[in-house]
Amino acid sequence: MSNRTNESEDKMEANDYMDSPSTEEATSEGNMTGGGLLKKGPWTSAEDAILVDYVEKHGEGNWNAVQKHSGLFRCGKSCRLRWANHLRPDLKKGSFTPDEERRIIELHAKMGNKWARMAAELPGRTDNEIKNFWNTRIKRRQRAGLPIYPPDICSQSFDENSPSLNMGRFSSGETPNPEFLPTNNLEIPSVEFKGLGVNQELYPSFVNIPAGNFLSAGLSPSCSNSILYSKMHPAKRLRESELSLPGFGAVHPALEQYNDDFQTASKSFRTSYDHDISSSSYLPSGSHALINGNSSSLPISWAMKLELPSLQYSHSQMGSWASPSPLPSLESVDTLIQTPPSEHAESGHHSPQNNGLLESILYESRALKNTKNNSCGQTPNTDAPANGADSSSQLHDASQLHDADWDSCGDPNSPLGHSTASVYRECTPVSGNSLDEPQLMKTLPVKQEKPDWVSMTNGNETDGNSRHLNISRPDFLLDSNWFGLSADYGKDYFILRDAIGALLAEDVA
DNA sequence: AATATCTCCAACCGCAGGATA
DNA sequence: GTATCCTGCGGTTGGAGATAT
Repeated sequence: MSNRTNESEDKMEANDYMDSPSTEEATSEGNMTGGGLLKKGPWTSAEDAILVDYVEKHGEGNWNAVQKHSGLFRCGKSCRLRWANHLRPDLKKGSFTPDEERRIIELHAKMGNKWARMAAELPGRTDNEIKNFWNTRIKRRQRAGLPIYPPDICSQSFDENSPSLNMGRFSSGETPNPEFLPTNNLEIPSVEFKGLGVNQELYPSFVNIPAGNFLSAGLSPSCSNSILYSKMHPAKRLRESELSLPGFGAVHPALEQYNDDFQTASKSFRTSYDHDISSSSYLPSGSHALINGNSSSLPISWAMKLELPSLQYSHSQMGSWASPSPLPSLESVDTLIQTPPSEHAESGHHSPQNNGLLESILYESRALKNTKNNSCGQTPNTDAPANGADSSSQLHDASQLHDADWDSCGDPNSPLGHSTASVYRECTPVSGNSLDEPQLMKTLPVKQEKPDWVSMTNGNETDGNSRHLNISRPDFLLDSNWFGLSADYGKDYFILRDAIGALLAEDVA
């Protein structure tokens, strides 16, 4: 397809063994599998010719038979891929036209990472092409600090879907629609935590904390670059995206548990996220980023994959999981959040390494505190950056304040002492249904979701536990030294702070 | 010119779902 | 009902070329 391919094939041509595939040749190349039966790696033109010939004679499909009948030493999968991506006669060659590019963006805004479906909408283009284009584009825009979707695409997608589908409206300069959540039209400049320093220097675990919660707070997908989700199994994540999209309901309870007070908020982060990631049944299938049922696989040091919400989350959907979106959407942003390697596993401490949320911070700050105090030399994160200690000290008090909470809930050293259910029960005023119960998905939205967003929107929720986030006061983040200002990441902090300030202003207005 | 880094993309991998035995 | 095979999908990787230092 590309020149590169041809070049590659030309190179391969010299070693082409297709007419007389010798085991010696194959194994020497190291690209044979199954004991030298199947070839891997770049296709040669001879192989292409064989495959084309085979398909012309036998038609597409039955790819596993290709090897048997054509003499190709390729697995059926490889044949299908080669045919679909390079040999199909109806394939367009060359780079995408501007129209195609725009179409891809539009489609992605609607569909998320549904490359095959997008390819179906773009004759002559393959899912692989589109995927590569998109990934490249994402990276480019991330670097440039640009929103992933242009404003017009956002609004178009928005309009196409539903008046209430507002999550995609992150365009700049757009007049906020008062119908929407006051937080949904906010554009936040792309902030890469990679450069922010928070995750690397202030606190490794930070990156995981506000991720879903920021999203759930209605920050636009354009701030996706700064919003970090846990990495779930890609296949499951995407497959689940095809299911209903109740929105960010899973994290709403988290927000509801916030208070202006950072310390309370920190606890809420902990408890809610514990629940979110550990209770896969609870997670709405649409909250791709959080539905990694395999939350236990979450390391504390991540190369995190960022999942964006679709443009289709509606206010109503957020308020009620009973309203799945017909067009699930998400996108993956290859935001790699490089964090210092965690030594939790080696530390011997119990650590909340699996949730990576604020509890991790608090736990680790506690550990750091203890390290300082006891000089035992064993810390949960022994190779944390120097200023990590400083930053953790910012959280120090919070962790102290919640020692009792942790102690009362199980393992005094680790928030993992909480079971999902216990955490949830402890921190949410939900009665009756256990999160461990399978029917949670059905029952929880009724009991949980409405108050979450309603309360956040109205900002007048006065739960007895005072753990609700008043979304009208997103400034709680600003006042909490959340980002641990330093010269290194001050700029990004202010960007984000301004954005949150704008959010607040909108809400107030 | 040499080296390092980045970009692009073809191909691979694992998984899930459907079909069939 | 279960096992197996086939196919398709989406994420990831590795290498070649391009660009920067």
